[in-house]
Order: sequence, then structure tokens, then C-alpha cells
Amino acid sequence: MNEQVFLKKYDVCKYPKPSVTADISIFSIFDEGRKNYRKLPDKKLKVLLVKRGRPPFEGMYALPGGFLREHETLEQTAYRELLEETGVECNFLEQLKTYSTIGRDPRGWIITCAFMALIDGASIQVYGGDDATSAEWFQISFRETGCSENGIVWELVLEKDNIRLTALVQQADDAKYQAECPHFTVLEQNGLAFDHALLLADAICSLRRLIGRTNIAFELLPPMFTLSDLQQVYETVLDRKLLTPSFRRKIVELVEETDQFQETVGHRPSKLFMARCR
Amino acid sequence: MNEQVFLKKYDVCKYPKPSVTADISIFSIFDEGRKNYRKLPDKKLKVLLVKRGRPPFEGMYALPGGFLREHETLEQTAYRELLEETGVECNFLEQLKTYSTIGRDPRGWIITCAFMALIDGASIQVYGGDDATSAEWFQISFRETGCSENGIVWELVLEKDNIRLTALVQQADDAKYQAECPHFTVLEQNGLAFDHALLLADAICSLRRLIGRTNIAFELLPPMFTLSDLQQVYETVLDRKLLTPSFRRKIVELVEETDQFQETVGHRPSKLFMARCR
DNA sequence: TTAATAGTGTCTTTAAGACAATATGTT
DNA sequence: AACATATTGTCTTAAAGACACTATTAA
Repeated sequence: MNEQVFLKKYDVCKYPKPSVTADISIFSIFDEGRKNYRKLPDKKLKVLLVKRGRPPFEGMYALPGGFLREHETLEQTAYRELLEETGVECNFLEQLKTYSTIGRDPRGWIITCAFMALIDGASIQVYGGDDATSAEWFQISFRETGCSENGIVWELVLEKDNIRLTALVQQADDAKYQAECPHFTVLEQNGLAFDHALLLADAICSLRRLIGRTNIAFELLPPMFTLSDLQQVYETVLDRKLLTPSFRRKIVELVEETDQFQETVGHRPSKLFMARCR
Repeated sequence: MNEQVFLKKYDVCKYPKPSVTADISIFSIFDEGRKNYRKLPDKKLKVLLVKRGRPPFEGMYALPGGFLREHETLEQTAYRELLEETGVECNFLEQLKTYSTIGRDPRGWIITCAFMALIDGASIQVYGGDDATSAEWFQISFRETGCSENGIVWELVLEKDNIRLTALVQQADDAKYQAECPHFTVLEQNGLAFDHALLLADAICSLRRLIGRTNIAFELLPPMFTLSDLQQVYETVLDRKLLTPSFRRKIVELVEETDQFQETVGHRPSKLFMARCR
């Protein structure tokens, strides 16, 4: 029996198969209102969540996502679902991890491949006016809050106007140093659908790790930006202050100077930079 | 319609679904014969491959792996398939990435989740005698060989006795700094089944990256080891020499001294250490 | 002029690279 | 004694942390 004959007779359908979805944690950074004309606006890290209009978890919030279709890759699924569900066309999409825990989806046997997407906040606000979708940007807080006997506990808080979604996750003590990001288990979750608190906690960790080791910060900014903007992006993602001279020494090799400057700020205008392509 | 009623009526089978597999790159480090009683044996990084006994790719070599079954996670699939196909029970298994490129498997619509596993080479050789399986440890070489107009080209060579499997992969030039590991495309592959040259190239990159940032090196050694062994493991994985004083300064906080020493080596015996649990 | 941020200089501290020196078993 | 590796010391070089200082604009 040669290869061609074999393949003709091969029935890939004889075993039960899971459904496969892609879920996307899409992050962006927005300027929040400035206090006076001199001050720089604060930046906030946000994630786009969709209010579920049907069971299961009707009325709760979930990451955008959907089913893998024939003749498309998981990356294409992620891109398509993000566009369909939220109207966002992103140009940075990175696969993170596939979740296959038993019972993770009450609808049945469904595994999901998690993605991280990034988009420039300024480009979003332009199209943000139409309410065609129920997608909303939630401000993120994700911090260690203490230490249980089984490991460090982190609190995830997502806020949008009066809506407040929360989760408590625990960092596995064993294997603490075997993976680059901690392995979390969810202790509590309020207002978030499925296992999406876990997906989001993992995604935030990946974002914090990757921003220090790669170029992805530029995906969160418009093509031209100031070094202060760039530093604020790092600080907002990492949730801590950085020292400016040290930050600049490191970042200078990743950016290209332009001859343009900021205008009409209430202080010394900052030079504009671009990401260096190399 | 409440949630329970909805779920009872929900038919997860109405859309076509892919088959899902897990494939495992299992690495180990073996001592190769020493030249004389004084010299330390060389260490070699190896990967366990299985000769395919049926189409497609009959007679070629593939990563061990198999289909995800109902009521198991991908991690369980990986563990089970590794045990069934090769007899190896590993205690380090880490998910890497899910591959869903169209046409990646000639049998049909099959996506695969790639894993990396590590095991102590010394523990293997004990059981290595039985030829119950067709699994073989191949020595790995994975190096940059040049630069095409589209990016850096790497050569993967896998050797076991007279068998030599090779592949050429190209590192994507764009997005070079957006991911922690380069994105490869396969240019050529000889003797390797499916897209496993790609999976393996990615896995080797992940191994090289992770060994410098985590504790996983200890998984490649027995519970007690010398610091020279440990350094050799790093050097073998990274394919370059390290400076001993610098290496020791960094590693000392990850290990715990014992009061035992090597014996019957033709030179000053080395103190034995254990991984520090913290 | 003032408030606020932009941008640079430099000293200190820490880590990494490089190489040399000493230590200690087995044959 | 000689070999080969084990282990430590220290000088050099590079990077990161910390803080202070000067520069520049709109109101």
C-alpha cells in the first residue's frame, strides 16, 4: 500500500475530536484626562472584553474569540474573530498557550488557543464612537496581594465606569523557576466568563515579560512618539517607575530620531522618535 | 431560556472540527566515551525520534506524539504518548506552541500542540537496552550557516550511527525582535516527517532560551551533580563555552552544597551539589 | 517668571569578562 | 611526580542605579 492509496483510505474522522477556539487578550494603552494644561496625561493599560449576549455566562464578560474554521490557521481565527467581534484590526498577534483543562467550557469538549494582541490606543479612539459592538476597554490592575501557604496570591481587577470584574489567582510554588511566567490557578472570579481570568492573568504576565525582551512596546504607540511616551508605556505595563537616564541608555538603540517635535505642550517640547527597523 | 436548558440543547458537534495531537521534543544529555581515564567525557545533546512504521512518511523519523483523547488534557496526551511510544516517563513537560498551518499533515485537518520534555540522560541508559520500541536518540547540531536575502539560515543536523537527518530553516527577518525566539520557515528537510523539522527548530530555540532564564538545567542531570557537570550541560545546550568563574557566580544561588565528593576520577574530585528548592 | 517636563552628566554600585593562581585526587 | 580538573582571587570592562543639573516651552 503506497502513501497515496493510504491517504485516500485514511479516515481522520473516526476518533472523537474537540472543538477548538482562539481567544484574544488585546491590550492597549490610553491617555486618561490630564489635570491641567502643563501636566502629562496618565496612561492606563486596558484590555478589550465582550459582554456575553447568550448562555453560558450570559451577561458576564469574556475575551473576544471564536471557533477555528476549516482552511484557516489559529492565527487567522484570532485575527478574524477580533475583527468580527470588536471591529479591531490588529497588526500584532502572538500565540501564547493552549488550554485544554477538562470542564473548562460548560458547552462541552472545547480547547482554546490563547493569543495576545496589541494596538495603539490613539488609533482606537477614532473609531471608538460607534456602539456597534458590546466590546469595552477595561482598565487593568494585576498585583501581588499576599502569600498563602501554597504560594503568592495575585489580584486581578478590571474596571470600566461602574463595572468592576475581579479575580484572585495563586502562583504555583513548585515549578516556580521552571517556567518564565508563573503557573496560576484561579481561586475566585467575579464577572468573568469561562477560564478567562486565568487566560488574562497569563497574558498580562507574558506582556510584562515580553516588553522587556522584545520590541513590542512600539505596537502600543503611534508611528511617531516621544521617549517620555515610550517610557510611560513601559512603566504602565510593568506597573512601576523606571529611572529615565537608565531607560534612555537602553532604548536609544531601538529608536530612530526624527527632526520633529511635539507642539503646544505647556513645557519644553519633546523630540519625536520612530521605531528603528533593522 | 436559562443556562442549564441552553447547555442541554447545545450541540457542540454541528461544526466541523480538527483532529488535535500533541508532539514532544524530548531532550537529554549523554556522556560520550572518554578519551582516557583522566579526561572528562564529552556531553552531547540528543532528541528522541521515532521511526514511522506506516504511511504517511513511512520509514522517516518523527517526534513522538499522538491524538488528544476525550477526558484528557494536552499535557496528559503528551505524557501518555511519550510513555507509550518510547517508554520514557518524564517529569518535566512544558507546552511550547500550537501549529495549525493548512496542509501540515497529509492525513487531513490536524493541528498539533508542541511540547518540550527533559530527562536525565543517566537514568535513560539503564532502560535503553530493550529494543521494544523503534525510538532512537539522535545527536543534535543546530547552527547558523549563513544569511540569505530573506534572513539568517540555520542548519539542523540529527545523527545516530549512520543515520543523518537534516533540515535548513530560515529565520524571518521581519518581527525579528518582536518574539523571544525567531520565527522559522523550513527551506529543506531530509528524513524528517511532517513539519517536525520546524517543531524541533523551535523547540531547540526554546530550550536555549529557557536554560538561561529558569531552573530547567537540573532536569537534565541526576539529583546530585558537580558544578562542572552543570556547566557542561549549559555549554552543550548553548553550543558555546562559558567562563567558569562567571558561571559559578551566577549558579551558586540555585544550588545547595552537599558533603559528598566524586570518586575515582583521575584528578581532583569535585564536590557534589543538589538543586536548591525554594 | 513659573510650572512642568525634556534631556544630559556623572558618580556609585553591581554584574560580567578575562585570566591567573592555587588545590587535590589518581595513576 | 605529573596530569587533568576543581576552585578561588582579582583585575578589567560594561551595565545599571541614583541623583543632580541644565534646557525649553506655553501661559
